[in-house]
Amino acid sequence: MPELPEVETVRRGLAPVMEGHMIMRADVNRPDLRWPFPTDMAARLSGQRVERLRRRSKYILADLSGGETLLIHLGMSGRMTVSGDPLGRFVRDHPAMQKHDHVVLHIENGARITFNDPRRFGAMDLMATEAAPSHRLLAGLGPEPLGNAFNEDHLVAALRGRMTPVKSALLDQRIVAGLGNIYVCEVLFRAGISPRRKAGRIAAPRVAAMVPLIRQVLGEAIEAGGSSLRDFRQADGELGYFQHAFDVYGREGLPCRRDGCGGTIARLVQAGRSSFHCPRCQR
DNA sequence: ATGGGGGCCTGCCGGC
DNA sequence: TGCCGGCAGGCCCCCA
Repeated sequence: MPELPEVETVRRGLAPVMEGHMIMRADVNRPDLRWPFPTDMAARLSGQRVERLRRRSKYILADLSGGETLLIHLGMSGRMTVSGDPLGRFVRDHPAMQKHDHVVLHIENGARITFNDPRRFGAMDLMATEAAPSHRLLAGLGPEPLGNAFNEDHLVAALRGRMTPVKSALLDQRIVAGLGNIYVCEVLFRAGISPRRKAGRIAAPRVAAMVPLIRQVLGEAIEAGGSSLRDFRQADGELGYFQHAFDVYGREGLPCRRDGCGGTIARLVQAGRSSFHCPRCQR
């Protein structure tokens, strides 16, 4: 579910109620999500002040005052929602416990942060802050698409010689970290490149042209508060609205939006994932 | 090494 | 109304 824009949206929503504030208590309602929680997670979170809330790819990282970092991944269906903070920004009072509320953080300012994840593909872990870059889930990640290390030279080099379809290559988090199925579909549409095209067989200028388009799509999606299909909510419970701006995702059978194209959006399955595209103007 | 497919889970939606 | 198949934003792991 949540790709980079959704995770960044959640991070921005959580930051004002978490940064600089202490976690008084953590309720951990089950032993695991995708993997077992770290040993004594509730105790290791309790009494810690959140120094900084960061994002790396689709992961949220909370640096704690005691020298550990909490890693959070939302998987496909994870939500982190805030209730009852004293700033008055969040109108929702503390709701009754919902099904799949797996972890609840009680913040010293009165806010409550609830991690709800029906499918339990999400994850949480704790590590020494200085060891975070080498954590097994973070170590292999490619550059941040909105950062300086992600540029034309990098993408051209990363795709060179690759026989995998460009769709799969852009989903490969080692090449660029944070894109998921929706935004890859949207990027390829804007680039006019077929999702089937072999990554290493695209001329370098066309590969280079994807770099600003990737930044553009992600930037617009963050501005819109992410995309809400079924599960995603911002930290304050509000919906994102970038889904209304999709050119191809979920638009099978509908007309292509490119001026003068006249094509019809089609869906194909690659590596088990839907690739929405316009067969007419994506080559 | 690289690419493809299965599997992990629950929920929802459409068709019959 | 009810059941069933298909599908879902991620990503690890195994196999060829």
